[in-house]
Amino acid sequence: MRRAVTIKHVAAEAGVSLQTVSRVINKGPNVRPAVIERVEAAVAKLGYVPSLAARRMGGNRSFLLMALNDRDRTIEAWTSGQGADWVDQMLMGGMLRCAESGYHMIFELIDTHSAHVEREVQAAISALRPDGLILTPPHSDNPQITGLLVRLGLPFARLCSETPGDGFAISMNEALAAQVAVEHLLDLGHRRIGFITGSDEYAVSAVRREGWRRAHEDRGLPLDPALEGDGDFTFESGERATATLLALAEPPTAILASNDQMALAAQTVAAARGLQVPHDLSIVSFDDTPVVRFSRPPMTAVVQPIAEMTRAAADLLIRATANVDHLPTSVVVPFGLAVRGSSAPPRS
Amino acid sequence: MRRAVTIKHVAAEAGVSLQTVSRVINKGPNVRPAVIERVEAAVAKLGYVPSLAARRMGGNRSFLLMALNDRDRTIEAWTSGQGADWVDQMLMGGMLRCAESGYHMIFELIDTHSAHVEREVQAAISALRPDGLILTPPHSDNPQITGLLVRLGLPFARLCSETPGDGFAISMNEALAAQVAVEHLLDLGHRRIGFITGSDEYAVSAVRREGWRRAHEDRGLPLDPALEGDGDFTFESGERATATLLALAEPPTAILASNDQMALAAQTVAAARGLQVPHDLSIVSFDDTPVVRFSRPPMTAVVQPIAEMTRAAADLLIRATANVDHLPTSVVVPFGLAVRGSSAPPRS
DNA sequence: CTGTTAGCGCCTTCAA
DNA sequence: TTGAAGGCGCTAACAG
Repeated sequence: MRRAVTIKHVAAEAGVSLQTVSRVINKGPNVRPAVIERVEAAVAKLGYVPSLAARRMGGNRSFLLMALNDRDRTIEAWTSGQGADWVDQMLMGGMLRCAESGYHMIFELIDTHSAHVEREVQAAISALRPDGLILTPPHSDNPQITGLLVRLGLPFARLCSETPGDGFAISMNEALAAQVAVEHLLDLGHRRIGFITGSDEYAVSAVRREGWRRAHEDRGLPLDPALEGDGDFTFESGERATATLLALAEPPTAILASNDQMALAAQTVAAARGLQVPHDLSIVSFDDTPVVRFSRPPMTAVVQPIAEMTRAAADLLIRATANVDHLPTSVVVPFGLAVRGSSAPPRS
Repeated sequence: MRRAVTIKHVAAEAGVSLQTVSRVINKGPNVRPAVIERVEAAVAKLGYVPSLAARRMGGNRSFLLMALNDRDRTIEAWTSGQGADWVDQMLMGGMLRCAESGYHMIFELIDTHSAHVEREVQAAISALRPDGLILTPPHSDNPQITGLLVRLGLPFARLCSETPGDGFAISMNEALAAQVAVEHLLDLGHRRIGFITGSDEYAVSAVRREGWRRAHEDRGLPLDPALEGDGDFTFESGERATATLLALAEPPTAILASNDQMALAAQTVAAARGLQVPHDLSIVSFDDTPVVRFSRPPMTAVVQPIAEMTRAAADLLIRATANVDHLPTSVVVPFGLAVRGSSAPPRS
């Protein structure tokens, strides 16, 4: 195997010292333009690329960002092949931003429920020494993890977390998104709008419900508590909640579900009862994973900007590592509402 | 930031030398069981995890496997949100296998068409110094890349490549898969089975067509060359090919498409012409990305075992790095045929 | 502005 | 069976 080209070769080629090359590579100050040019020419000629491993040894940066996902949920999503694309979207936002600054992103799966969360995270960090971490739900609000990172002094971003606290909180305005979704239905003429909640384990669940409530309040419309259905993000819970809602004496004419799977469940239950979507029952979902684009009819959905959030997270972490000051402690990324065929005015 | 625990701390804790700890970590020979035990206790107590960066500096292993994907195609898949899950499946197979041996997997996007492929790959390697590479199509058969890796002496695996050559070739039996898909249609009673090819840029395209041909040959059935439609893996090409096939004087009663997108296109075109799937036209697709499970009717599809292939690739690379001998130069992973609602006997 | 020195944490080689 | 010395490629701290 051909020996790799190192900073030494570049130094020799350019006729300068090791350190000068290092300065040029890291855009350090105090190098004459003429020397910079000579070094850069040598770098290009030799095709030199610094070794990340060595950089992390000498200095204190690894140029690595680590994303922590929930083990069970991620594997479940992969195995079931239900078309969720969280990881893809994260990679798209995060990897591309990392590449812009010579960083790399690496994924790790961590078991939230394990008694050893802390040890697991610590092990991953010890092995790779990332410059920053990106936490996804439910890790984002796990004090065991955030506490550890604070103790280690490692910068981190919490995706989809609106709670203030340590690290950067990156989120969309979940409450407003729910509100906008409900307003969309109200504008269509619906007055009884059911809501299927998410699992209590996730902070967003309560926030989304709050948006549903506020949409009614803002317009001075009454809200029947019976229209709140109990879900936990699974398809089955969506089926149960929908069945309960449709069994009401005065059933809803529209349902907002806290995620796509439960919205699909609502669609299935509606179909089973001979209800036509959207005319007998409008459905709006949350997240907009690819699968809802292929349902019949395609689903109106709140678009969760995962790629943008991850990009923002990577951006902040990279800048934090470069000691940029005055960074915001939280970022709110705009959400979208994709209006498709599952929402329409109610039958009059 | 609390200083990280290093091999030195462990050595001190266990009352042995640095080197002995290193031997225990790496399961080296010549250490007394009693000492091993003492060291292991110290490791556990201190929560020591070796730094990958340091390991790669001193020794020669980085415990990193690098997967190279085509930049444009991957970003296109992520952006379009069409529900393909190549990357997820690769991560599932690769990451989990890596984790079993303390390895990590990292993704890189490489532009195949760029004049600088070689430089791009070389840069990624120089930065991360992976112990092995996993190439995905179309990189798998790119001599610029494989040639470079051979020169560098880096082990690599070529996913979905059946061509013998350098590196490990990991594939499913593409020809047999196509043949089995066609036989499924023949068994249903179809006699005019159209085929939509993939892009010539991918070696599998020709191989899949060969399976279609062989299925007929094996049963002594004639094959009308007009039944071969020209595709390039895009939805649009699938539409064109289907339109051409259906315009034949004697149109096919079934179509096998070389990937899911083209199969969906066939379904769309059929619907637009008032043809009912599967009764007027049966459709079978290749790959089985999640989206085809949600089409109406759900698509019968050849299941491409991406996770298994990536797992096999990671497994071979890890073993190769550990100098295990007698490794196979190629691995054929079993494929599947998911029979769903898009295939049925033709109208008699 | 530029060069020199001293590690970073680990593994390889050699000596005990 | 164990330990000590040297170096991997780079950067921080200090000299010049």
